[in-house]
Amino acid sequence: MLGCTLIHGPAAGRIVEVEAYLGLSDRAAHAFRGLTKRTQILFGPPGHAYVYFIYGMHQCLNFVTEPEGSPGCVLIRSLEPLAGLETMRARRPTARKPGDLCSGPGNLTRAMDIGLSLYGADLTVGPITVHQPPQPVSGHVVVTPRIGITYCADWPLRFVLS
DNA sequence: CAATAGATCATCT
DNA sequence: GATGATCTATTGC
Repeated sequence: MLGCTLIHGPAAGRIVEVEAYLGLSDRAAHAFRGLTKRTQILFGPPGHAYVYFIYGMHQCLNFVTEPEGSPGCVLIRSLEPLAGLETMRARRPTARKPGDLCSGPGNLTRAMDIGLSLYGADLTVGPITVHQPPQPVSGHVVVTPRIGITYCADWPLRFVLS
């Protein structure tokens, strides 16, 4: 997962920070409350995008990771911009350096132009796609507690590529 | 530089 | 009607 390349149109980035949400056993996960209109995609087959709107102004991108019936997902928290830097800058006037373009769940969705219209998109087909790195990442993964949530915040489910 | 408040709406109770 | 997997600008040292 970490190190994978995310591509949407002219913009692309390397996934360097993610958080896992375990579904039914994880009180912090949206799927914890069961199947609803918003979480239904989480209960489907893996490899699909789960996009949700939060705080009235931000959207977050997740990948469904668990088999059908098991609502696990991974929140993409941060990317390292690889392509389409100009496009990203145009979308994010407040970012001062490249590292700021895609740092944070809400920021990367704006830089990559990912919105609710991509809810349920198949990541193997597009318009957003994910590609494995040439060689697996190793030795640079840091595990930390999760961020920004109310319950189970101290579960070590945040993974950062250094 | 650290801490805090405000923006703003889809979804759930 | 309340809440939230956030970001930014502003205020206070």
